[in-house]
Amino acid sequence: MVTLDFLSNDYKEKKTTAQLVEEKIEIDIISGRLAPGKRINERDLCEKYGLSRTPIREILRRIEGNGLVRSIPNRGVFAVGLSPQAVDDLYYLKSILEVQCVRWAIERIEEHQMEMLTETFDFMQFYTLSNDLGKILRINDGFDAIIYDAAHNRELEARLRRYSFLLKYASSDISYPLNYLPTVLEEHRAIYEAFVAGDAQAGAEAAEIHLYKTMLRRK
Amino acid sequence: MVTLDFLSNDYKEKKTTAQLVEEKIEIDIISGRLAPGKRINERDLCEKYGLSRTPIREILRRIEGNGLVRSIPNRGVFAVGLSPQAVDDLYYLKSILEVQCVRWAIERIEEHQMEMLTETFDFMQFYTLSNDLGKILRINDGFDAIIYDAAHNRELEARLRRYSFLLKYASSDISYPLNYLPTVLEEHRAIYEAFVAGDAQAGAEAAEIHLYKTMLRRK
DNA sequence: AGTGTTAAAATTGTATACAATTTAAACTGG
DNA sequence: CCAGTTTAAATTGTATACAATTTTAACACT
Repeated sequence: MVTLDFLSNDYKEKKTTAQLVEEKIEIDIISGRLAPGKRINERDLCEKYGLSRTPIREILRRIEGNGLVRSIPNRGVFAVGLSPQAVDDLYYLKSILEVQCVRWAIERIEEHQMEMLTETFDFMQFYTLSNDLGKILRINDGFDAIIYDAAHNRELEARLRRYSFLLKYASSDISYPLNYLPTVLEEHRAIYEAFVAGDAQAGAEAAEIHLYKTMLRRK
Repeated sequence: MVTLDFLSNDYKEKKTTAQLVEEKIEIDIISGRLAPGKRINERDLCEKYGLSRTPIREILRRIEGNGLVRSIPNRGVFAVGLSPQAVDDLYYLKSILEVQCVRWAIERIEEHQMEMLTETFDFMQFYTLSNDLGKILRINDGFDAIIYDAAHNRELEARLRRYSFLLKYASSDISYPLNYLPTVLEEHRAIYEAFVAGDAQAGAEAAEIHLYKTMLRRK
């Protein structure tokens, strides 16, 4: 038995207030509440979050490093935002990376990671019947997280996490409506069985199919 | 005739002092002069670059967003740096992305971009005979830049640019010693001809071969 | 009324001051 | 001499003040 802490209902990463504000601003940008191309006023953010300009500016710099705002010297920072085209770009890029990720993960997965994957897939099967959507989404994320980790490429993992975050708030529609759950489970099963068989090529193909079908459901 | 401004000898992007300092600090981290895991003292950086803590901290936040430092609240920022493993990770990831990039670029390249590519490849042939290494490296970068652009995926382009930058300063050895130049030219020719033929699959394979051979030369 | 110029207001960039926290040093008792 | 505690120094986090620049508004002139 391994620990799968992401399964617990009150699982939350601990964050500082600065990180919290950062995430809020990012989500405002991604979701379009801060319109793309619009100048972001520092004073407004200060008032909104009860901080002075210094920490707000530092947060904006970090967001700039993450690419969601662009700063022009002496003129301010501007929301970059995600156009429909940019969202598609992200989606296709993430797909490419995930296929490669599965390939590498099957080649490199460690024993304890394989145990976690098995256990997670068992949970997935069980909860698919339960219709507890929140839990299922969390399990699916956990399934992905294990695969991201098992690929043993920290940068790849970082990108996939980032793109998951961006797409989560960029696309308004739910990825997995309840009636699709059994289908999604079967797609995951194909991936999981490739892990069991140690067949990287089969895994990559199964991942490609899963992502393609997810894209169709997304539209 | 199209403008290929990256060919000129004094081609430099205009940067503010803050961006310049940022790049210097990043290069210090990548090249290992700021040891991975070591705490970075703000005051030292202030003295070194003649700035007060406020702009230095903003620069560090942007670098944090870019992933080269990690910040722990109340304890400081720590250089993340690139271990040999991390460099390999980046290299493999970049290769995957470049292959995909070539594939998309061949499918989506626009007429004026194709003109630029042709012109750049002609220059490449010409200067390979000249042994002007500086110019050749710039032309090769330009060749890549056109392909990055032609793929029409801004995030993909951003990642490839970033990884090129990181690997440029992370690997101590020169990628293209003079005696390899004719070989490299032929590898580029295969890619270029796939563009001419509009054969995405052939382009992807040619890119894969090129990257594989580059890797061998790198070791 | 429209255009170009000048002055005022607003906004960003930087430096400094102080509070909060951590790290290093000094000290005490065994 | 060493472990644990207390105190001092150093470092980070935040707020504020002022300089530099840009944006907006007012104004004069044709």
